[in-house]
Amino acid sequence: MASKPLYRQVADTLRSEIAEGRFAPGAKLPSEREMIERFGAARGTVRAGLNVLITEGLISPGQGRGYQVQRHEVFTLDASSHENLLFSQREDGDSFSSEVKQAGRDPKQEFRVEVVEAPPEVSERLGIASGAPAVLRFCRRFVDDTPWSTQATHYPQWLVDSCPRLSSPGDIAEGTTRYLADQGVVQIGFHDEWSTRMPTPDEASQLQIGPGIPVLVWSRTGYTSEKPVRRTVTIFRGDLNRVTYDLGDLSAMQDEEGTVK
Amino acid sequence: MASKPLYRQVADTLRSEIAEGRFAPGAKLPSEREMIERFGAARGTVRAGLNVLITEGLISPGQGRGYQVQRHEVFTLDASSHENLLFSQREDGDSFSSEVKQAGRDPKQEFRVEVVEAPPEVSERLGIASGAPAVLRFCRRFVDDTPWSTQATHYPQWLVDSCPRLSSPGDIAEGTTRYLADQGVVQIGFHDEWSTRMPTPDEASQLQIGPGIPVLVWSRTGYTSEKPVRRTVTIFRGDLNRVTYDLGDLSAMQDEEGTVK
DNA sequence: AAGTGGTCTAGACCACGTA
DNA sequence: ACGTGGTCTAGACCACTTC
Repeated sequence: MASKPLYRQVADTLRSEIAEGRFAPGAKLPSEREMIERFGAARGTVRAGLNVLITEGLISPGQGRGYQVQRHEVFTLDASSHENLLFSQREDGDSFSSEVKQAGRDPKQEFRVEVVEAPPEVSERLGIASGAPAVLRFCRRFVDDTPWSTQATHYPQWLVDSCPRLSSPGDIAEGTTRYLADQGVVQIGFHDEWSTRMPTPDEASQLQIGPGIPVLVWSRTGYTSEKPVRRTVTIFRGDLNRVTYDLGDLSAMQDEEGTVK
Repeated sequence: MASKPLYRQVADTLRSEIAEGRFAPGAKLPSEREMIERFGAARGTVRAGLNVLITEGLISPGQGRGYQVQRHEVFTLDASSHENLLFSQREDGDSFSSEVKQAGRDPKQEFRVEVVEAPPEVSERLGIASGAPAVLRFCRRFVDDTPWSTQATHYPQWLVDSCPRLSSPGDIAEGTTRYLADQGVVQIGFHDEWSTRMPTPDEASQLQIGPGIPVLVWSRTGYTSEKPVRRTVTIFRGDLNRVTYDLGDLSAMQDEEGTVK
């Protein structure tokens, strides 16, 4: 009989107890010392089992606090209408703030602006020389004081020359997309790329996420009718975010309550 | 001085050596016993450091084989044109096979068909009663014999009545979307949802992924002009896949070589 | 002060892959 | 057969949180 390793039995037992609701989201698990008794295993073995659940994103440890079952309150972003000037929706400031406020939550943002040499991946997308100057607007976003996402947008230098507020430190109240449009730079097309991976140590500390939580990476290139004007890379906490796109004719789509319109 | 824990120093040292290319993708790392000498640490400590890199998706261990630097050959899926009948592109069979072949790789698929009670999440999307019968077409996909994604599509019973091949076991050669269209069920709108998370143990074994690799979850609801007709949930290996959407007018977009069209 | 997880050691034996 | 990682033990001391 190929019996499972002890540490896996520990993980499997706890995982199913969590799934059954024996330990609710936010609840505390028994301490390691208690589990040592319960499973008759050494501390290292119990910790190996707990580690499996940590890397699955199911629990999070806290020194002196014990292990807690992770809670997930997912925020949904509609990427197909996000920032879309074509539909001339009324927005209160930038897209992030207005969408978060509309969900009844509290948005916060930290800004930083630098002039940098465009990294290769950016310069290629923006059609400028590698190492050419670009303005980087970086921003870290919070929802209800929880770190939510980071966003880094590169603008080519030629654009900054005609839209100088891009290089001013601090927020652009009406939103950069709106500001650019007011300057005659209207974005009418987007190319989006999505991928997922585990965070780098730097991202993990910026977003305050521990092991077991992946990030969603969103790269959007914005185009006017003539050329690309910006490259935005947004990194989301994977456990708190979901994205939607609507394609084609959705007149037959149900509303949120599941009833047909 | 808050000096970092030893196991973190091990992880950080190896991570930067990998980033510098000192260990190329696919290359073997020194053995644990060698690292014990190099770092002057106990085996458990070295293993803790290696574990960090495993959960970051950077290396993968193999009993008897040693540790290898992960290789990533990313496949890009264009979700905004995927399955889109409106543009009447010519497809050789189903969308997956044709796209993989077009990339010069070798697609394989395993099929399974069942009649099930629709789970709540599906019945809500399809506008049918919870627990109502539905046909589940499940499929596991491979690229060059590497497990790539799993896909589960639910069709409501009323649709199967008029399109009986949906419940036949095995592949539908021309692709189910095409088959449905030929039967007069033309999908003209999609609602897509994307999220990421760590795989369940079941998903991890289906996709042959170890710790440190997240999955991308894609849920697509397909609509005719009248109502929803299917709900497809696709689960991708996060390390091998990337998704793109094109929105609006992209006539100004560069081609792949970075030159303007 | 007491209890929690965090780090670390020094062993042991097993299971797998390669040669 | 040998070297690799996989599992497991039984301790020790530290750092943090809670009371």
